[in-house]
Amino acid sequence: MGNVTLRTVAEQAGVSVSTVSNAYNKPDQLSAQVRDRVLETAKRLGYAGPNPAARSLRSQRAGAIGLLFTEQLSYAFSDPYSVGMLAGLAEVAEEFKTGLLLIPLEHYDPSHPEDAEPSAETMRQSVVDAVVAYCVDADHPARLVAMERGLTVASTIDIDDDRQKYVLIDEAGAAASLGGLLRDLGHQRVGVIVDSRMDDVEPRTTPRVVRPEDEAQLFVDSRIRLDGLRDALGPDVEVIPVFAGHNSTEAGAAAAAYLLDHQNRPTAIACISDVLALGARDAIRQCGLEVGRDVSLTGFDDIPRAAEVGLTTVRQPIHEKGRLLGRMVLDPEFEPRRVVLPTELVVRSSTGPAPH
Amino acid sequence: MGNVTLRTVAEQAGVSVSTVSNAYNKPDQLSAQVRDRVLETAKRLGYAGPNPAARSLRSQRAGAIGLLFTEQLSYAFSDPYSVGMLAGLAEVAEEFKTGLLLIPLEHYDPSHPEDAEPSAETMRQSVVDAVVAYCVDADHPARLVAMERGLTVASTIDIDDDRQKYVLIDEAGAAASLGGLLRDLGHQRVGVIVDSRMDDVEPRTTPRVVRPEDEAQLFVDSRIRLDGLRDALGPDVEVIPVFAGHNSTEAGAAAAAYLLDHQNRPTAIACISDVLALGARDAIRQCGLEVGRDVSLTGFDDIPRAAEVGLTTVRQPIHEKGRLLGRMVLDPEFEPRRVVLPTELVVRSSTGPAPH
DNA sequence: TCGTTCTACTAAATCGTTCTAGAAAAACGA
DNA sequence: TCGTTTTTCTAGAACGATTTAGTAGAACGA
Repeated sequence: MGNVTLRTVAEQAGVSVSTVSNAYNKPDQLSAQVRDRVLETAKRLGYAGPNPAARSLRSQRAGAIGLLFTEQLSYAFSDPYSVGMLAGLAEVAEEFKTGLLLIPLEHYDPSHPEDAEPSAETMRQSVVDAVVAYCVDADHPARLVAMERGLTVASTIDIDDDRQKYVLIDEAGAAASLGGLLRDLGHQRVGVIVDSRMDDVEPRTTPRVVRPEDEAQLFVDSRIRLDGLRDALGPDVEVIPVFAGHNSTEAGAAAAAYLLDHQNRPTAIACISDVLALGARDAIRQCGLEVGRDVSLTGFDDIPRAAEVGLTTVRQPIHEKGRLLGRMVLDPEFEPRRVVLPTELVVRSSTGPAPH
Repeated sequence: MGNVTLRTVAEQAGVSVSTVSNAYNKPDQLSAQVRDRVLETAKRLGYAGPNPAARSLRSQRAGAIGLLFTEQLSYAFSDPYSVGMLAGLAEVAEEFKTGLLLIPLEHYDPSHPEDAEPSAETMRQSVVDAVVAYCVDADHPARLVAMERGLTVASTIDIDDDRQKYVLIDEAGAAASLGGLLRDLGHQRVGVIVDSRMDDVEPRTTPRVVRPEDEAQLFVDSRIRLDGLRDALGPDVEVIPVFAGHNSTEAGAAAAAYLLDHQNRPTAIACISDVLALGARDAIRQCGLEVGRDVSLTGFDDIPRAAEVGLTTVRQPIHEKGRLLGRMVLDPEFEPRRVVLPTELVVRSSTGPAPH
């Protein structure tokens, strides 16, 4: 039981191993008569079809694509934005009858390169044909292993490497439109809330100002967006970046409270994601301040809830992003190696002129 | 390139194949000296580590668990409730350094058993050690294939089969508490909104009353909840079950609008999920009616948004459900084969006494 | 009738590992 | 010194499929 193989079936059915294999994979290569006999024998023996590992080995294809996700896998599901991307990706996977393997990553700190092995371990083990690297740092060991294995890698951040493919959003344009909006509204002091790695400062929910030497601790897309905001706001505007523990409303609220407690309170708070901004919104109201009048607030992504609470944000075609990533690694007809998706500034009630 | 194997490395390093294998898997079986030499040679040749398919074949373990999901994979991400389960499951997978493979299923209609093959195909192909069957029908071919393959199967619905494991919620108790509440409030006509399969009536968003012969078209958990509600409401209460196209706010709204348009409007609407209820809430308000006074409304699951809008519902420990499912298939120390999780009735403002 | 093509099937090589059993060398105990 | 144990490495057999190249016989055309 459980030890039934092609050979067992072949012997019992009185045919060769190849014939049994063909019965499953190339039905037109044998007579209907023999095929029926084979399948019937298989059923009788409780044979569950060709062993997928053996098949993968021999045919050199896995029937699955891998998804490399920022450090903590369960966080993938905590942000509606990531979930939207996943849904798009899953849609394409489904269309191609391909599995979608979520690959958990160990945290990797570039300042300790000797830890590369454990961080890449799961990527080594994964039976996949291609990989989507979602918000994974350029030098993460898992990414490097995927490349070494010769897998197609599609990335959501721009790495200057011809061997990879890219689906990007116009981060610069997005940051510029947000920054421009705040600048034009006359804000002179802008707090920026960014999420940080899990194993950051202890306790993790304690916010604190991001020092220049901390920048390596930022998630790669947070870094890009922060830089973009700084550029757009220009040198005359004071930017106060603050770490939130991670990408959640709770952490966003704590970080905003910290900023509002500042001796010289910022007149606007820009958050690196809508989820953080929703938390910040709660904190601002808790302080008895009015969002959009006393303090302006912006998010990023345009998740459904943003519209409901009137949050100014930047819309990304997230579902489309997931679909394109999937198509890029699965559809041989899909040629572009690099797609940049447009973003759209959505101004709502959470932003207004800077108070004096 | 790409054709570097253990043997290539062994030859170049002047050791046996087994030794190279040990260098990766059993570092204590060889001298540090030789190990370093081997790994260095591997690096030089661009060897990305043992081929996972071959490893899986030989060692008979995949390093991944499969998730069988109701028909449409991308729907897994559209309901915060499913997402919560996924997060819990992913958490455990991560802990065990195991991948999580989302397996897309073809739709299977029990009345056409000859279609079993295609519906089970992806399950045949998947390289996994165990399977979590989330809301998958008892007789779905993919589930049967998983069993045939001798995989551990953990299920979220109760099937009378000793070979499987179960994490259930107390559906009967949950339905009874909701039904009891509505009955005690004096409601005599209750609409029930249930989600239906993708390939149901065309166009899919058109709601319609569920006829007895349609019941096979219902998702398995919808059926259980509907039956539970009927039981709890008792024979004197008229129950009008209505199909929504699928589990989304839009479909919920359409189904509610259909019910309210009914010649003899129900005084209460019970939805099979919070997502549907949120849509129904919109529709009720659109009709100029007040939720909780003119029409009572209940959901199921207690997603975060339910608290925000005052929706009466039943809370399930969904995150815990995911975690238990994971533990059940991954942790050898975990013995229970059957866990029933408690539910809790959460009464909020969306329910009130039946109007006369 | 003979050569050719087509159909239905098979033998054996191969995919790239891990694992078992065992050998050679080194270390050890008395 | 000699037998025993330990350490370090290796040969070769699985693991369970797919694929290539080929064979026997039927069908075909002239």
